[in-house]
Parts: sequence; structure tokens; C-alpha cells
Amino acid sequence: MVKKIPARDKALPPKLTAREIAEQLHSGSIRLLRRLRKTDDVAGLTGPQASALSVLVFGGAMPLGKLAAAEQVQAPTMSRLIKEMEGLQLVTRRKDRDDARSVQVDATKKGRHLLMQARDRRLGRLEAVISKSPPERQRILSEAAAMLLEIAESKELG
Amino acid sequence: MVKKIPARDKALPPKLTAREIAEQLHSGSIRLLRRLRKTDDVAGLTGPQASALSVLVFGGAMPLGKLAAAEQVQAPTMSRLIKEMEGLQLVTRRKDRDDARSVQVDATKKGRHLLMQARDRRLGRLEAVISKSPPERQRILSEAAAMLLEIAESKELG
DNA sequence: AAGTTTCGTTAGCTAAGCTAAATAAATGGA
DNA sequence: TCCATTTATTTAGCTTAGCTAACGAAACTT
Repeated sequence: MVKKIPARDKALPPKLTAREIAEQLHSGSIRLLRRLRKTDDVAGLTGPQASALSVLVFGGAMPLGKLAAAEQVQAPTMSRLIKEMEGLQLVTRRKDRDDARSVQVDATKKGRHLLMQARDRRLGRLEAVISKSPPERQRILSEAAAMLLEIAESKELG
Repeated sequence: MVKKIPARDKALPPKLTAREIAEQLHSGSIRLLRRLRKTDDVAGLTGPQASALSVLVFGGAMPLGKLAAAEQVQAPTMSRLIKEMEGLQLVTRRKDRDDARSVQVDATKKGRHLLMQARDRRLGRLEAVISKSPPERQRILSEAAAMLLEIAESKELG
């Protein structure tokens, strides 16, 4: 299942087909997230909560609908997530002054703090594994991580 | 905590810290799977069903417990998934001859066929996006995809 | 033979996704 | 202006997928 990585310099690296790359990115993503999810509970934040909260923390306050779109989720799903997090005092909601239909959502100080803790817990082990890789692999991963994000956001994907 | 890395070679793209790589792999995986999931329904197979089925198709018949472990899921979860797929005639169960407690699970012909269709649908667009990338990016992705899998399976991850 | 462990299932809970429909506000055309 | 439509969010109710606890049956161990 896992192919050996050849040295980059000498022989031509065996190039996988686009299909094989797609398959590996797919199953790699599934497996990675399953492993990481196992530590979510410790933080007191679920994955989707953490994800939405991080959009707020890094992107600032925004209307619920925009947050839903950013998370590629339907409005009712985000509405419920926000309601739960509001109960935990991790986010606030307030009516938009200019449009009374709209709700501005923002992270609280407590929310920001918890997010950072949760991220540390969730990503700490992954970071540790990566930082043990040789520099050359880290360089490749660093390009690849950016590409993965780009692909995931690509309009052509659907 | 973003550290500045002194550039060793101006020709190389800026290298991310291990933490930044971890963050991008994490959110990239989340976003990618969310996008891909949207086409699952078309195939008549959910993500976890497809994933378990693919273990059976590519790994052959195995006891339910082993399949659960392979999918990193508890036994009751796998038991339910198998029950549903059995109802769809995608898998069969039979008692193990040597251990009457154990249940051997296997994909049916119909299951194998549906899996392949589902994979085509689910991965097709991803494949298309990748194959449009320039060759150098594909080469990097091809190494990176393998690394992602390796990392996801790494014992050090927890 | 009795107690313990292992494999799987059932029951029941939670989280997160969805659609359809309700509510409320903004917009726009006659 | 007023009525209709569109837009933003919420509520209600469904589905899937994860979990733990508790159970029965079979297999080990002593």
C-alpha cells in the first residue's frame, strides 16, 4: 500500500498516474483524519466545531451564512453548530445593524483560547511526526500541503 | 507559533514549519473529503461503506473484528455497516469453521462491481484536477501522496 | 467444571449532515 | 404605497456514523 520513496536525485522517480495520486490522497486523508479525530474529545471541541471556530478566529467575525459557505455546509448545520458553541460561550451572535435578518458570529476570548489549545492537542502529534522527517521530505511535504489545499478548494472539483 | 526559517536557497520555495505543514495537511484533508463526499450519494454507497468495502475488495475476506480494526472503528460500528451492506447484497457473512464466534465477511460480485463504480465517480473529478497540473507538480504530488499515507499509518501518530 | 477472555450483536446515546418549511426582513415592481 | 419575491436564519425531523455498556455464545485456562 505504501510505496517507498526513492531518492530524488539519481534515478527518475516513478511517477504515479493521476488516478493513483487521487487514490492515495483520498485514502490518506481518510486515515489521517480518523487518527486525529481520536483526540478531539480531550479538547472539549468536536472536529466541525473546531473547524468553524478556526475560521472565525483567523478570519474574524462574519455572518452565519458566510461561515456556512466557508465550511461548505448548509445553513441549518452551521446554525446548530453555532448554537452549541454559543452555549459553551465560545462564540457570540449579534444582529447586523444594516440587515436585521443577518447574524454576525464571532469568537469570544474563551473561544480563541480553547481553539488554540485544541489545535495544539490535535496537531501536536502530527507535527512531531513531520518534524522527525528528513529536511528534504519536509520540503516536499511543504509544497504538497499547499497543493492539497489548492486542490481541495479548486472550483473544478465540483 | 510561526518561526522564521532562514532561506538556504533562494530558488527553493519557502519552507513551511512542521507545524504549518501539519495545519495544512489537516485542513486540506478536511476540505477535500467534504467536497468529495458530496457525490457519494450518487453511487448508492456512503463513505464508510465504500471504505470498508474497498478493504474487502482489495484485501479479501476477513473476520469482522479485523475489518473493524483495519478501519479503526469499534466492532458495533462495523457490525452495523456490514448489516446494511449485507441487506444491499454487497457483502456476505458466514461463520468461521474453526471459530464459531467469528464471522467471515467478504465482498460479493455485486459489491466489487459497485465499489469500482463508486470509486470512479468519487475519484474521477479529483483525478481530472490532478491530471491538469503541470508534470512537475504531479511529480511532487506523487511523492507527497505516498508520504501522506505513510504518516497517516505511522505508529508514532498515536 | 468453573471462571475468564474473546467475538459479535443489540440497545441506546451523541454529533453532524441533510431537506422542507416557518419566520422575518429587505428589495423591487406596478 | 403595497404586494410579491428574495434572502437570512431557525426549527423540525430524518439519516448516517461514531461511541459505550451489556449481553450471549464460544473458546481458553486452571
